[in-house]
Amino acid sequence: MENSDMTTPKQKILIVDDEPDILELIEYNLKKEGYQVFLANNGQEAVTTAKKVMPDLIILDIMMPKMDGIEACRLMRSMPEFKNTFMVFLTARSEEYSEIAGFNVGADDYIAKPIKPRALISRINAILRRNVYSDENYENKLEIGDLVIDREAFVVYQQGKKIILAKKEFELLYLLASKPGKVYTREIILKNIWEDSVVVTNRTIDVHIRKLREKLGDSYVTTVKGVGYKFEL
Amino acid sequence: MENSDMTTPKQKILIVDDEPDILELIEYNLKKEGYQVFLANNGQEAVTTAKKVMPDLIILDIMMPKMDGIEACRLMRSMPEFKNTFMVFLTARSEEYSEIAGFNVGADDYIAKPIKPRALISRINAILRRNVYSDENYENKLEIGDLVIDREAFVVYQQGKKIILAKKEFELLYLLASKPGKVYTREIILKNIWEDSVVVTNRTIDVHIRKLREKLGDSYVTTVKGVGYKFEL
DNA sequence: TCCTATATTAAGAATTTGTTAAGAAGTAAA
DNA sequence: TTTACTTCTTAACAAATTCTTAATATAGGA
Repeated sequence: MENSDMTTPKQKILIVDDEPDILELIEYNLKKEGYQVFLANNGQEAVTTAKKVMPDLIILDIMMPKMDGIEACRLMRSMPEFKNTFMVFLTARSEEYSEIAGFNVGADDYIAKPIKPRALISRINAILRRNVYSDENYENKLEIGDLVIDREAFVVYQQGKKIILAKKEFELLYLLASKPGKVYTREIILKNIWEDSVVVTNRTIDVHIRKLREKLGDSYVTTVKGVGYKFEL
Repeated sequence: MENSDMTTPKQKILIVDDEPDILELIEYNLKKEGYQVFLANNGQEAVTTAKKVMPDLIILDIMMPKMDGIEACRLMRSMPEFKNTFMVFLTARSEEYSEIAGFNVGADDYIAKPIKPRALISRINAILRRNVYSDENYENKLEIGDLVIDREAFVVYQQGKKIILAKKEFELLYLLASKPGKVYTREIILKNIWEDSVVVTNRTIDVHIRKLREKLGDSYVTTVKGVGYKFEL
């Protein structure tokens, strides 16, 4: 059995399906295998839960109410924090996979229904094993200059020293640092970091930038007056 | 469907219409599709917003107060930074499209009203997919002579040395350099770089030109007396 | 040459951002 | 639930930069 010795932390798997029976079936088998399992009933829940637990792999049913698997996958793929998260689809017909592939949503594999536990497990193991090293090495980490920005741990290291940032500060840094040199306008920053419905003053961004600078020093975030901010070493 | 693999960030779409219902309808559907959506109520707002957010695609209603879609499209097409931006019209009658085409404003497609979400989305996806590579690979950099003008970073390098320009200076340089040799009248320059509502003296442009020359040397911007300025090596 | 367009300069308007502090909102623990 | 604590947002003011204007000098074309 993999994934259960002391040196490797349990890998996290999020299962997303609207049918409780299927959830239970998969959950049972993956837990037996030593994985840490999380559940969601639809695409919306999936996104919410995924953000919280940062799973290593997400198993998504294609057809679901509220937000289907394809939409959810696409949405998460657009978020930098899920860049390295594996996403696997459950499909009723195997042909469907070509459609998914055609959609180019960033799916990594598919599992055909009806689900055969043995096949399911070996498939999952294979996918996650494949990734063990690369995952260890640069999972959700951004390394820039003397910073290591770890999205998973929500923590930043500066010359190896851990720096604790508040959520907004972290997201701001992560956004800017994900494309060093690029100027982000306040408008774009708002779109990325704040919920759509929330309206905040432009000054709010400044204040978060200031706090970032307070914690990290002034040498990372540059102001481009009249335009926005950028990350620059 | 694009806009979701890990290398591509969310693509940005600007919707321009004076009818809130239509804005909302399109916004909802495109957001569901994973696009990042921005809104404007008329052509003027469209231009302002487009400059800020640099959308990948702009959906323009033809009939609008203040500045209609055709004017807005033509204006933006004249601006180098929108060279690769897709522009799509909303038309009430499909025949209208031939008119648009006749106007030769540089529209890439049209979408007929009333809007059918499914058709809308597949059309948009198709247009943007077409562009995925060119857009991704397209460096937002202008290299001319010993200058590198990086619009994304809002920075200019002269023989590898970074030169910091103020916003107006940068935009002026970028405009002129985007079509070396072409003479830009003051009127055109104003249209491109200043907000529509702002009125400034012609002298103001001179001053910005002067500052540009001060920072870069006199060997780039040439005066064409009685006409305007051009970029020339 | 003269007339007009542009160059140059410097001053102050206007805009944008930085900074601070206070209170609101959100969270976690008791 | 209440309490204690952190984070977020706002507002007000300061500081810095950028933009614009106006005044004057200079240059180029009829």
